[in-house]
Amino acid sequence: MRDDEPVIDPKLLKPYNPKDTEDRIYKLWEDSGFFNPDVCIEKGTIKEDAEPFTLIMPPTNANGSLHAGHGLVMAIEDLIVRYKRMRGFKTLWLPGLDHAGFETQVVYERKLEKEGRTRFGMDKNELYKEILDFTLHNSKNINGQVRKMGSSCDWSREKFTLDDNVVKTVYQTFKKLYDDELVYRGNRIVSWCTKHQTSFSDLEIKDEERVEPYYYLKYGPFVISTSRPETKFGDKYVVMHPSDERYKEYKDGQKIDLEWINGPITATIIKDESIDMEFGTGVMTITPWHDSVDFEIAERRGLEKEQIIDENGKLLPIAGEFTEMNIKKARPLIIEKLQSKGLVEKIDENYKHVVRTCYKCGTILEPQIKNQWFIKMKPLAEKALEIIQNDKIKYIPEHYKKITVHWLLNIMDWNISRQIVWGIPIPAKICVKCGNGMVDLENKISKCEKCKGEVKQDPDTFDTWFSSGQWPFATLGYPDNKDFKTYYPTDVMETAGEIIFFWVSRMIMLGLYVTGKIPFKTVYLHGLVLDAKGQKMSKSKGNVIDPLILTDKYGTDAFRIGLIIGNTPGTSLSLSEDKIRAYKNYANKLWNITRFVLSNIDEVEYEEDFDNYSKKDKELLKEQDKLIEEITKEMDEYKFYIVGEKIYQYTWSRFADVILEESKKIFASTSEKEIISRKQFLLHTLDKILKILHPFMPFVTEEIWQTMKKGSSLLMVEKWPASTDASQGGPIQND
RNA sequence: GCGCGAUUAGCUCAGUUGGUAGAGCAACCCGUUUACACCGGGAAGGUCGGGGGUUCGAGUCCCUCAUCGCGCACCA
Repeated sequence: MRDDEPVIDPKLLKPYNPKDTEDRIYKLWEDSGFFNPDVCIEKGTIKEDAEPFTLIMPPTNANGSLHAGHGLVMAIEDLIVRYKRMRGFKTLWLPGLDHAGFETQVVYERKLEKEGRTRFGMDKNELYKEILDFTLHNSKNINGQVRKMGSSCDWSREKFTLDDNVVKTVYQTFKKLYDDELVYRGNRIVSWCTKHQTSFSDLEIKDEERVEPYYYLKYGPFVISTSRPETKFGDKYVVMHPSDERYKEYKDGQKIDLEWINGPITATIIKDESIDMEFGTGVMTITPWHDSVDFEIAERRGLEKEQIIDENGKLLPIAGEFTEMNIKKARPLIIEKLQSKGLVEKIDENYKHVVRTCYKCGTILEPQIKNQWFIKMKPLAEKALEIIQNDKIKYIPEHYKKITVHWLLNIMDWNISRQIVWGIPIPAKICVKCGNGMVDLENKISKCEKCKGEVKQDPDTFDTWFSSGQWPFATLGYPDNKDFKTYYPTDVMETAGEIIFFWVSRMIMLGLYVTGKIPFKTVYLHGLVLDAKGQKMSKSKGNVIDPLILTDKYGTDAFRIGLIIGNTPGTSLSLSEDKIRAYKNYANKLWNITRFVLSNIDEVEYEEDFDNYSKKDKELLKEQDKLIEEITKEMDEYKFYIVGEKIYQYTWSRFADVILEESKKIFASTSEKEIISRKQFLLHTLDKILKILHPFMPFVTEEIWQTMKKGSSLLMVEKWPASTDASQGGPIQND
């Protein structure tokens, strides 16, 4: 070895090995404390008066392990956060866990089922404790996997939806809604899952198209049609349009006697304008307890409502001989009986219609009248609409704005009561006598405020989205916490487009309602991660890609940038192993570029002297500055897929294939000026590439940085490159 | 029924305000020249879903149709 031969770290002589690197680098970051903006200020990497940048992580459901969708969240959000941190913002990325009420309970019930147990009949407290243990155990696992992805979130601020202070905020919001008469307890039609024994909001429903027989039945002088004869036992109102000429001989309120399923009944004629004369015979009977349209008519007209089907999907005594029978079993038998009585006009065997099913188990949801808590959404939605229509919140991609507006304009009241154990208990008392509900945060109410009757604790829990809908301000300690004052409103809400209504829109409404401010300025929505064939991943199809297998095989960096490049917001992404492999090669390419640059340079630290650059290198620098300028602009516009491609192109096709090759010739020449200039340029460029690439591929870039700088600084808190002739290093120059 | 997307090279997708079609992967040919074979060089590959319109000029704007995907509302 000659004296002037540079000493290359022997590590660089072998291909880049993520396995030897990632855990060590993550520990280096975590130990540095720089994930916490307070530490950044303390150690001087960020100015105290720097502009804050806040991103609240969608709280991970603590009921399983990391899937490809989480991988995408981490890749995108960590990219955003690392970029902002390097731009000099006081950057907070707050991680969290969601107890995920019903979702988790379903997962846990499956586990119980496998063990031959069931939640029904279990002691409530016992069940709660078991699910809590399960959740806490999973959360450790999940957090380990979030770390594996390289996430630079502030663990010291981690929140759980069941933390005392979060629950306190949720309770106060509930009370405020109650005091403002925006939450009410009332008997309303809800969608009831007979398997899970709980009601849902209008969102937890999956519509399924089915072909089923459709029955035309003789109801006295009328013919009515139905796909659900088993609900018809109690039908004693027959409704038609007041101006329907066919039925003008009948008067509103008129009683008629007729033979029905279980014998003679007296029916009442109702004339109502909500009836569509064009549909069928223009006559229908109503079942207010099990149909929302019928319920609405009955409410409006003050008609009686009678329950026909119980909570288990079995017929009640009104069904006579069919009592206790499961509706599925009862239907053909009822039709048989009707046929024998000559009451079936005809049957259409190929009737196509949509049934509402439980989005988890596919069980047909039974509309039932239930006394539950509902939030009046119209007033909340109106405020949100005003904000959204005035573009106070930026949607990426834009068309989600339209989708949100459309939903808000047609919003329904939100049922927030769930009949499950796993969740935040509703702090309310229910009157045993009159059913009145009273919010009671201090547990002081002992008699009904309306009828002085006895009260009991509401046994229900909140819809999990009611608590997560308050996540941005609940996590930051609304209203008095310093973090709330510094970091709210947050900057970006990055999450799956799928939960635009469930979560994003409700956060906007509740955020505006509680804090009076928008909860975030930008909504960035990503699509689904599909398999290589473009199929949705599902356990039953067996095409689920485990992100940890891919990171293990190709490295986290390769996985991350593979999720970014070729992925535009809002559209789904096909994930193929070929693609990830290609970026593994890219990480190695960068590694070898470093080896070439360092092995040709005698001094690792050069004073940058652009004036003495050769003419050629000045041109190259100009080209590079232009690229940096473009890239920075695109980063600010959240066009990461473009930046990823550009930096990939530049490093590989431009820097490696052309500039490095050309450098070999220059280094063999005799012009000292050109040699020095080129060496400076190579080092300058490597520095810029590492910085730009860091948010995309944090591990390999940091590892190279550590090798070059011999551990004297951390790339994650270096400044984002500005072009050499323009200052654009961020909102605040921190030097 | 209403709404929102998508349709560009074999595959996955870019294509900013209309100005000669791009990338990655795969496939093909050549090449072991000490940064890298987890590589290099080269060539090939598209009437931008169909039709119509606006324009000097359309992948891009307008209309229409088709196919696929996704929401919302559903009707007794």
